[in-house]
Amino acid sequence: MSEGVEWAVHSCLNLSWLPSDRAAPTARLASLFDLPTAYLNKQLQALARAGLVSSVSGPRGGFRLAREPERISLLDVVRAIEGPEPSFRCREIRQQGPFGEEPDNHRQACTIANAFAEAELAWQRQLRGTTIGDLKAAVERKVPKVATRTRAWLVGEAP
Amino acid sequence: MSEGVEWAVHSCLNLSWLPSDRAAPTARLASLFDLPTAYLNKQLQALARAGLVSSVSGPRGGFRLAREPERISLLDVVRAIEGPEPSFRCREIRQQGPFGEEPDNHRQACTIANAFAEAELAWQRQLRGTTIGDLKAAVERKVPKVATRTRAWLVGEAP
DNA sequence: GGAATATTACTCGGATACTTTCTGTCCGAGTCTACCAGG
DNA sequence: CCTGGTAGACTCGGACAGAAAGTATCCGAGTAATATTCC
Repeated sequence: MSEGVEWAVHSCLNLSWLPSDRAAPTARLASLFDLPTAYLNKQLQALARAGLVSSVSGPRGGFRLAREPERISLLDVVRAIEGPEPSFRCREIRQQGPFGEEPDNHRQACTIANAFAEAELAWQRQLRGTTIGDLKAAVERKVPKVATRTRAWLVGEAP
Repeated sequence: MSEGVEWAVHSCLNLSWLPSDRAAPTARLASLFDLPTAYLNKQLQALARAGLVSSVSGPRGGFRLAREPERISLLDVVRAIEGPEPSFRCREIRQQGPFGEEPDNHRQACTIANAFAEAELAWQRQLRGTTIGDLKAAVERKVPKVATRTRAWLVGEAP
């Protein structure tokens, strides 16, 4: 899985601490973890295309969450960055070669593909069940200052 | 996930139909699905390094399963090809930036990494629970001729 | 003083290089088979 | 006919290119705030 996913999840989490009437520019979000600004911007664009965040141009512009943190799952973020393709894609190689034309192969679903699809579903189920809101609550429990600290940094009250 | 995984699983399945006193050369296995021989050989080498198949050189050589199909899980095959790294790797970016030095970040485990690790475990559990033996039984039920047909092709009785 | 306007600075967005991984190919080292010669 | 040796061919194994995806960067279009000018 690409590194952009990690950045995207962290950024969504940071945006969840932003006052709802403000937007945070990419540079601010990037500075929180010393990430390359332009490349993080690319990931945020992907989130915007997927409708998870909304973007606003110009001064005082930037990104904000497009809906409540409780309604953004980790699966949403992963698919926004990585695309909708499953990790295992069946190329139907069984339809090639000397026995490829046999009708059995077309009627029945590929057993191997089924097994991997099942695993993929288990993985998706887990990611769908965890939201940015869940992470927000968990992190605030572990590190209480993080909410105010991050908000202050993003709105520009800290240097 | 790389395409080699699909080839490797199919090849393990084909090898499970091979008489236990024989070995199948890469060229035979590749011809079953019109795969590039040399590249499939590369994947089989990876399986050999992982101890899933054993290789024998020279005439009448090739590959055979190193243990019973029931004791080779899909997770074994995936890890042999893709390596042991999890799909999501936490780079600990939270330890960088203005708040990176805060001791909170080091004591507590990364919440985001935890969530992805949980999903990865669900995925692994599913793959560990499915073996080449399971696939063999399922395919034989769907397409009874496949066992004798594949065996005949691999031992070279068919052209 | 207030309002309309022009300027300026800031932000996103897509187009453009560079790096790593994946895909595909080639040739050499080792080994087993089969043939051949000699007893 | 049997035994030993030799040549041959077959197979794996790792080293070597090409293609695709991921990573990183830059500059232009658009926008909102600000400063300026005029009434």
